[in-house]
Amino acid sequence: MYFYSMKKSSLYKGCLEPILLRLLKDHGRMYGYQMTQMVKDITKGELNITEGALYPLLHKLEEQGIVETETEMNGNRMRKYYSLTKAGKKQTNIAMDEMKAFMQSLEYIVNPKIALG
Amino acid sequence: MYFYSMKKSSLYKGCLEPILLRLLKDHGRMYGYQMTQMVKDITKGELNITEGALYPLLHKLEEQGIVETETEMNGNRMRKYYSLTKAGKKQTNIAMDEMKAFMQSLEYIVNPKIALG
DNA sequence: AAATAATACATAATTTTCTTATGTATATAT
DNA sequence: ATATATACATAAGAAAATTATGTATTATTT
Repeated sequence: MYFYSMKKSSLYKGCLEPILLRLLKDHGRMYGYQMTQMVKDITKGELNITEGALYPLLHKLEEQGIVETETEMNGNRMRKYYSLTKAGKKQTNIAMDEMKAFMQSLEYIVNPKIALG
Repeated sequence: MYFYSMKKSSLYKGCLEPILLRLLKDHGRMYGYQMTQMVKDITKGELNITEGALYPLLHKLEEQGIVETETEMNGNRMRKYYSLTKAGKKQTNIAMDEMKAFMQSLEYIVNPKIALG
Protein backbone atom coordinates (compact mmCIF):
# COMPACT_ATOMS: atom_id res chain seq x y z
CA MET A 1 0.00 0.00 0.00
CA TYR A 2 1.19 3.43 -0.97
CA PHE A 3 0.96 6.41 1.27
CA TYR A 4 0.39 9.65 -0.51
CA SER A 5 -0.26 13.18 0.60
CA MET A 6 -3.88 13.64 1.59
CA LYS A 7 -3.31 17.39 1.59
CA LYS A 8 -5.80 18.94 -0.82
CA SER A 9 -4.43 21.28 -3.39
CA SER A 10 -5.06 24.70 -2.06
CA LEU A 11 -8.62 25.86 -1.54
CA TYR A 12 -7.47 29.45 -1.80
CA LYS A 13 -6.78 29.18 -5.52
CA GLY A 14 -8.20 32.43 -6.82
CA CYS A 15 -8.22 34.13 -3.42
CA LEU A 16 -4.57 35.04 -3.24
CA GLU A 17 -4.95 38.39 -4.99
CA PRO A 18 -7.72 39.70 -2.71
CA ILE A 19 -5.79 38.41 0.29
CA LEU A 20 -2.73 40.44 -0.68
CA LEU A 21 -4.83 43.50 -1.43
CA ARG A 22 -6.44 43.24 1.98
CA LEU A 23 -3.06 42.95 3.68
CA LEU A 24 -1.78 46.04 1.91
CA LYS A 25 -4.97 47.92 2.73
CA ASP A 26 -4.64 47.10 6.43
CA HIS A 27 -0.90 47.35 6.88
CA GLY A 28 0.25 49.80 4.23
CA ARG A 29 3.72 49.30 2.82
CA MET A 30 4.86 45.68 2.95
CA TYR A 31 7.50 43.53 1.32
CA GLY A 32 6.84 40.11 -0.16
CA TYR A 33 8.42 37.88 2.41
CA GLN A 34 6.67 39.85 5.13
CA MET A 35 3.33 39.12 3.50
CA THR A 36 3.93 35.38 3.57
CA GLN A 37 4.89 35.51 7.25
CA MET A 38 1.97 37.71 8.22
CA VAL A 39 -0.55 35.49 6.46
CA LYS A 40 0.97 32.46 8.12
CA ASP A 41 0.73 34.18 11.52
CA ILE A 42 -2.77 35.56 11.10
CA THR A 43 -4.13 32.20 9.94
CA LYS A 44 -2.27 30.26 12.63
CA GLY A 45 -0.21 28.40 10.06
CA GLU A 46 -3.14 27.43 7.83
CA LEU A 47 -2.36 29.49 4.73
CA ASN A 48 1.16 29.22 3.42
CA ILE A 49 1.75 31.37 0.40
CA THR A 50 4.42 29.92 -1.85
CA GLU A 51 7.01 32.18 -3.39
CA GLY A 52 6.21 30.82 -6.84
CA ALA A 53 2.66 32.14 -6.43
CA LEU A 54 3.51 35.33 -4.59
CA TYR A 55 6.19 37.06 -6.63
CA PRO A 56 4.70 36.63 -10.10
CA LEU A 57 1.38 37.91 -8.76
CA LEU A 58 3.02 40.97 -7.20
CA HIS A 59 4.76 41.67 -10.49
CA LYS A 60 1.46 41.40 -12.33
CA LEU A 61 -0.21 43.81 -9.89
CA GLU A 62 2.61 46.26 -10.42
CA GLU A 63 2.27 46.02 -14.19
CA GLN A 64 -1.44 46.71 -13.81
CA GLY A 65 -0.80 49.77 -11.70
CA ILE A 66 -2.54 48.28 -8.68
CA VAL A 67 0.59 48.49 -6.55
CA GLU A 68 3.79 50.49 -6.70
CA THR A 69 7.20 49.56 -5.31
CA GLU A 70 10.18 50.99 -3.52
CA THR A 71 13.33 48.96 -3.08
CA GLU A 72 15.27 49.46 0.11
CA MET A 73 18.32 47.89 1.63
CA ASN A 74 18.10 46.35 5.07
CA GLY A 75 21.79 45.98 5.88
CA ASN A 76 23.06 44.22 2.77
CA ARG A 77 19.75 42.57 2.05
CA MET A 78 17.19 43.91 -0.39
CA ARG A 79 13.56 44.49 0.43
CA LYS A 80 11.06 45.45 -2.21
CA TYR A 81 8.21 47.30 -0.58
CA TYR A 82 4.76 47.26 -2.15
CA SER A 83 1.93 49.68 -1.54
CA LEU A 84 -1.47 50.29 -3.11
CA THR A 85 -1.82 53.01 -5.71
CA LYS A 86 -4.93 55.15 -5.83
CA ALA A 87 -6.34 52.84 -8.50
CA GLY A 88 -5.26 49.91 -6.33
CA LYS A 89 -7.31 51.18 -3.40
CA LYS A 90 -10.38 51.40 -5.59
CA GLN A 91 -9.73 47.91 -6.90
CA THR A 92 -9.26 46.66 -3.34
CA ASN A 93 -12.68 47.91 -2.33
CA ILE A 94 -14.25 46.05 -5.21
CA ALA A 95 -12.26 42.92 -4.41
CA MET A 96 -13.33 43.09 -0.76
CA ASP A 97 -17.00 43.29 -1.72
CA GLU A 98 -16.53 40.25 -3.92
CA MET A 99 -14.73 38.42 -1.15
CA LYS A 100 -17.49 39.09 1.35
CA ALA A 101 -20.12 37.89 -1.11
CA PHE A 102 -18.05 34.81 -1.78
CA MET A 103 -17.59 34.06 1.92
CA GLN A 104 -21.30 34.50 2.51
CA SER A 105 -21.96 32.05 -0.30
CA LEU A 106 -19.63 29.51 1.28
CA GLU A 107 -21.49 29.98 4.57
CA TYR A 108 -24.81 29.33 2.87
CA ILE A 109 -23.44 26.07 1.55
CA VAL A 110 -21.41 24.83 4.49
CA ASN A 111 -23.71 26.06 7.25
CA PRO A 112 -27.17 26.18 5.68
CA LYS A 113 -28.90 26.36 9.08
CA ILE A 114 -26.73 29.06 10.54
CA ALA A 115 -26.41 31.28 7.48
CA LEU A 116 -28.64 34.33 7.60
CA GLY A 117 -31.56 34.63 5.14
CA MET B 1 -12.15 53.55 -24.72
CA TYR B 2 -12.88 49.88 -24.44
CA PHE B 3 -15.32 48.45 -21.97
CA TYR B 4 -14.43 45.07 -20.65
CA SER B 5 -15.89 42.82 -18.00
CA MET B 6 -14.71 43.82 -14.55
CA LYS B 7 -15.99 40.51 -13.23
CA LYS B 8 -13.13 38.75 -11.51
CA SER B 9 -12.51 35.19 -12.49
CA SER B 10 -14.17 33.04 -9.91
CA LEU B 11 -12.92 32.99 -6.35
CA TYR B 12 -14.28 29.50 -5.82
CA LYS B 13 -11.56 28.01 -7.97
CA GLY B 14 -10.45 25.13 -5.75
CA CYS B 15 -13.64 25.03 -3.67
CA LEU B 16 -15.92 23.35 -6.17
CA GLU B 17 -15.18 19.80 -5.05
CA PRO B 18 -15.96 20.41 -1.36
CA ILE B 19 -19.07 22.34 -2.38
CA LEU B 20 -20.39 19.39 -4.35
CA LEU B 21 -19.51 16.96 -1.57
CA ARG B 22 -21.40 19.11 0.90
CA LEU B 23 -24.45 19.24 -1.34
CA LEU B 24 -24.49 15.46 -1.69
CA LYS B 25 -24.01 15.03 2.04
CA ASP B 26 -26.98 17.29 2.79
CA HIS B 27 -29.34 16.29 0.02
CA GLY B 28 -28.42 12.72 -0.84
CA ARG B 29 -28.89 11.61 -4.42
CA MET B 30 -28.63 14.49 -6.90
CA TYR B 31 -28.08 14.92 -10.62
CA GLY B 32 -25.63 17.37 -12.11
CA TYR B 33 -27.94 20.04 -13.42
CA GLN B 34 -29.81 19.99 -10.13
CA MET B 35 -26.56 20.76 -8.31
CA THR B 36 -25.94 23.86 -10.44
CA GLN B 37 -29.47 25.12 -9.78
CA MET B 38 -29.35 24.41 -6.06
CA VAL B 39 -26.02 26.20 -5.63
CA LYS B 40 -27.36 29.16 -7.58
CA ASP B 41 -30.47 29.24 -5.37
CA ILE B 42 -28.68 28.79 -2.06
CA THR B 43 -26.15 31.50 -2.87
CA LYS B 44 -28.78 33.88 -4.25
CA GLY B 45 -27.25 33.79 -7.69
CA GLU B 46 -23.67 34.40 -6.56
CA LEU B 47 -22.10 31.06 -7.45
CA ASN B 48 -22.77 29.81 -10.93
CA ILE B 49 -21.16 26.47 -11.60
CA THR B 50 -20.31 26.03 -15.25
CA GLU B 51 -20.98 22.72 -16.95
CA GLY B 52 -17.40 22.55 -18.16
CA ALA B 53 -16.25 22.54 -14.55
CA LEU B 54 -19.04 20.39 -13.15
CA TYR B 55 -19.21 17.30 -15.34
CA PRO B 56 -15.50 16.53 -15.61
CA LEU B 57 -15.24 16.89 -11.82
CA LEU B 58 -18.16 14.54 -11.23
CA HIS B 59 -16.55 12.02 -13.57
CA LYS B 60 -13.29 12.30 -11.68
CA LEU B 61 -15.06 11.75 -8.35
CA GLU B 62 -16.74 8.66 -9.77
CA GLU B 63 -13.42 7.28 -11.00
CA GLN B 64 -12.00 7.83 -7.54
CA GLY B 65 -14.87 5.96 -5.91
CA ILE B 66 -16.04 9.05 -4.02
CA VAL B 67 -19.44 8.99 -5.70
CA GLU B 68 -21.50 6.37 -7.48
CA THR B 69 -24.10 6.90 -10.17
CA GLU B 70 -27.48 5.67 -11.32
CA THR B 71 -28.91 6.79 -14.62
CA GLU B 72 -32.65 7.26 -14.80
CA MET B 73 -35.03 8.48 -17.43
CA ASN B 74 -37.34 11.37 -16.66
CA GLY B 75 -39.76 11.06 -19.54
CA ASN B 76 -37.39 10.85 -22.50
CA ARG B 77 -34.71 12.85 -20.78
CA MET B 78 -31.76 11.31 -18.99
CA ARG B 79 -30.73 12.13 -15.48
CA LYS B 80 -27.54 10.79 -13.97
CA TYR B 81 -27.89 10.67 -10.23
CA TYR B 82 -24.83 10.90 -8.02
CA SER B 83 -24.52 9.82 -4.42
CA LEU B 84 -21.67 9.51 -1.95
CA THR B 85 -20.10 6.12 -1.44
CA LYS B 86 -18.98 5.03 2.01
CA ALA B 87 -15.46 6.20 1.16
CA GLY B 88 -17.00 9.38 -0.20
CA LYS B 89 -18.68 10.12 3.12
CA LYS B 90 -15.36 9.77 4.90
CA GLN B 91 -13.71 12.01 2.34
CA THR B 92 -16.51 14.55 2.73
CA ASN B 93 -15.90 14.83 6.46
CA ILE B 94 -12.23 15.51 5.83
CA ALA B 95 -13.10 18.05 3.12
CA MET B 96 -15.54 19.82 5.45
CA ASP B 97 -12.92 20.16 8.16
CA GLU B 98 -10.56 21.65 5.58
CA MET B 99 -13.26 23.99 4.36
CA LYS B 100 -14.02 25.27 7.85
CA ALA B 101 -10.34 25.88 8.53
CA PHE B 102 -10.06 27.68 5.21
CA MET B 103 -13.12 29.83 5.89
CA GLN B 104 -11.79 30.70 9.33
CA SER B 105 -8.51 31.72 7.73
CA LEU B 106 -10.34 34.00 5.31
CA GLU B 107 -12.19 35.53 8.24
CA TYR B 108 -8.93 36.21 10.03
CA ILE B 109 -7.70 38.06 6.98
CA VAL B 110 -10.83 39.88 5.87
CA ASN B 111 -12.23 40.65 9.32
CA PRO B 112 -9.20 40.77 11.60
CA LYS B 113 -11.10 42.54 14.39
CA ILE B 114 -14.11 40.28 14.36
CA ALA B 115 -12.35 36.96 13.97
CA LEU B 116 -12.12 34.96 17.18
CA GLY B 117 -8.71 34.44 18.76
C1' DA C 1 -46.46 27.26 -35.69
C1' DA C 2 -41.92 28.81 -34.95
C1' DA C 3 -38.46 30.55 -32.17
C1' DT C 4 -36.42 30.82 -27.83
C1' DA C 5 -35.25 29.35 -23.32
C1' DA C 6 -34.74 25.76 -20.06
C1' DT C 7 -33.44 21.14 -19.02
C1' DA C 8 -29.72 17.58 -19.24
C1' DC C 9 -25.86 15.48 -20.58
C1' DA C 10 -20.79 15.60 -22.65
C1' DT C 11 -16.06 17.03 -24.24
C1' DA C 12 -12.16 19.86 -26.30
C1' DA C 13 -9.25 23.93 -26.39
C1' DT C 14 -7.61 27.44 -23.77
C1' DT C 15 -6.58 30.28 -19.78
C1' DT C 16 -5.77 31.14 -15.08
C1' DT C 17 -3.48 30.17 -11.09
C1' DC C 18 -1.37 27.52 -8.50
C1' DT C 19 2.87 23.86 -6.93
C1' DT C 20 7.34 22.30 -7.29
C1' DA C 21 11.89 22.93 -8.42
C1' DT C 22 15.68 25.70 -9.02
C1' DG C 23 18.77 29.67 -8.55
C1' DT C 24 21.21 33.64 -6.14
C1' DA C 25 22.68 35.84 -1.91
C1' DT C 26 23.02 37.44 3.07
C1' DA C 27 22.18 36.70 8.13
C1' DT C 28 21.46 33.95 12.06
C1' DA C 29 21.43 29.95 14.93
C1' DT C 30 23.22 25.36 16.25
C1' DA D 1 30.77 24.26 9.67
C1' DT D 2 26.12 23.39 8.65
C1' DA D 3 21.56 24.27 8.64
C1' DT D 4 17.87 27.42 8.87
C1' DA D 5 15.81 31.84 8.07
C1' DT D 6 15.53 35.87 5.33
C1' DA D 7 14.75 37.87 0.62
C1' DC D 8 14.36 38.10 -3.96
C1' DA D 9 13.44 35.72 -8.82
C1' DT D 10 11.92 32.53 -12.61
C1' DA D 11 10.78 28.19 -15.24
C1' DA D 12 8.37 23.82 -15.85
C1' DG D 13 4.52 21.44 -14.85
C1' DA D 14 -0.08 20.45 -12.80
C1' DA D 15 -4.65 21.63 -11.33
C1' DA D 16 -8.86 23.56 -12.03
C1' DA D 17 -11.32 26.61 -13.91
C1' DT D 18 -13.58 29.28 -18.47
C1' DT D 19 -15.26 29.33 -22.97
C1' DA D 20 -16.93 27.16 -26.84
C1' DT D 21 -19.17 23.56 -28.95
C1' DG D 22 -22.16 19.56 -29.56
C1' DT D 23 -26.51 16.56 -28.98
C1' DA D 24 -31.24 16.11 -27.61
C1' DT D 25 -35.77 16.78 -25.20
C1' DT D 26 -39.30 19.82 -23.07
C1' DA D 27 -41.50 24.15 -21.95
C1' DT D 28 -42.49 28.79 -22.91
C1' DT D 29 -43.03 32.78 -25.47
C1' DT D 30 -44.23 35.37 -29.59
